[in-house]
Amino acid sequence: MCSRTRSRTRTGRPRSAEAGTAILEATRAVLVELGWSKLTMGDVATRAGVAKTTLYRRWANKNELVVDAVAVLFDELELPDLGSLQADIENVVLQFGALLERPETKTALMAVVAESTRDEPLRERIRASIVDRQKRLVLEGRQRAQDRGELPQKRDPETVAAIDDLIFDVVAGAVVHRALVSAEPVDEAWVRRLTALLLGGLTAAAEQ
Amino acid sequence: MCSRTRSRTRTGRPRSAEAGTAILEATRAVLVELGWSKLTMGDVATRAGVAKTTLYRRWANKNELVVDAVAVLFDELELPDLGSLQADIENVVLQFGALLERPETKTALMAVVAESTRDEPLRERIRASIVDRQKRLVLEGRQRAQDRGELPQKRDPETVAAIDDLIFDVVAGAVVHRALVSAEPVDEAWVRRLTALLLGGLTAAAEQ
DNA sequence: GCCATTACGCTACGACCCGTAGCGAAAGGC
DNA sequence: GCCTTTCGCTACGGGTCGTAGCGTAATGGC
Repeated sequence: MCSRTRSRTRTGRPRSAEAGTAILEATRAVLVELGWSKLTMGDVATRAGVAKTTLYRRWANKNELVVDAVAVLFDELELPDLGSLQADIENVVLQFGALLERPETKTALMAVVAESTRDEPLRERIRASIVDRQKRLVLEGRQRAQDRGELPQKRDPETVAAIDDLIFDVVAGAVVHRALVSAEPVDEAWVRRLTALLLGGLTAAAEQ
Repeated sequence: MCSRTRSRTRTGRPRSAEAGTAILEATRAVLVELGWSKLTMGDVATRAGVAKTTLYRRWANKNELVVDAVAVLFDELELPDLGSLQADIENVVLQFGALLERPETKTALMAVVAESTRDEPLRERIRASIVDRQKRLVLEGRQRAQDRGELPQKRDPETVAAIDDLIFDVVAGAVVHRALVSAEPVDEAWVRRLTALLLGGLTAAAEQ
């Protein structure tokens, strides 16, 4: 229980920040070169210029290391206000598609999600460092659209949350499925169709 | 090139069909008990009551074995004509959700898809034995709805194909994302919302 | 019935990776 | 200067992989 949850007892030699970034960078490099299944801890350590034991002092296993290595890439996702819900959606979906077409995310994301079905701490780590960041974009985009008057002001907070959940699963799921299962490009033509479908469904549901 | 593509030269001792089914059954059992990452070829062989070498005579690696073991579960998916597009969609999505909530598919499906990003033969195997069967349901459902007059008869075959692709990615992706990433149940309430969104989007796009 | 052919079970093996232990040295706080 | 923690390094037992080699079993062709 001597955890560093609150930066307890900062005594002793501090961890090298350079080593940490070098490890994460090396992890992404190995993911690109060898993919998820052939990535080994020893290989990452060698490329990062650190000892293998250093990896195990910071990450319990390969899964958590890879989650952290990939998570920072999701910080790139932004949601600039482009003036309309349609433009906002198309923009962020294109970003997400480009992210998923990078080899390191392509090979790693599904693998760690698959592992997380039998590893609750890993699921929580993924949720906190990847999923929630994406979901926040959905909430922001919906709020903006409501403020613009593009979407009706729903009263029932439960319904609003359920719709937010649905939109998130539909958008993120569709992009992931397109990129990884169908293995087709997430290009402008496809994004436009997806957005049209989504907007049509949202406005139709609103009139109902 | 002495392949068995066309049941060439049927000489020698034939492969035991019982062994094949026992292996696939044992594979699913191990998936349920231990999950994807802890599944080992030796373990599967022991539980199937066959020698490990027999596994390697039939499957090149763990990935292809697991794909075949899980693929048969997708044969259960059916698309009975329930009279309306809405009912058809809700029914098949519920089936798909139930399938994805089974522990063997939950832990295996994403894992093999992740592997397939760096293994073209594996991707082809997944496409042929899993993805195409799902996609056929989309095509059938859309055709039925057109015949009923619920959807307009589009002229442009390219547009039709593009919409079919989109629907497939949206539906399958949303369900997978809901079940595996969000880790929330694919229950009737959620399915109804998804279907409403989809139908709204399709009809709105048709009027446009 | 005999032979060629193929699949089977079994054992053994080298190669690889995992995750940990133990060491002396280095780098901070007090 | 002492204490604490991290560092790099080496070594190790345990496990899995995928293959080779063997003798045996089961089928079709003749």
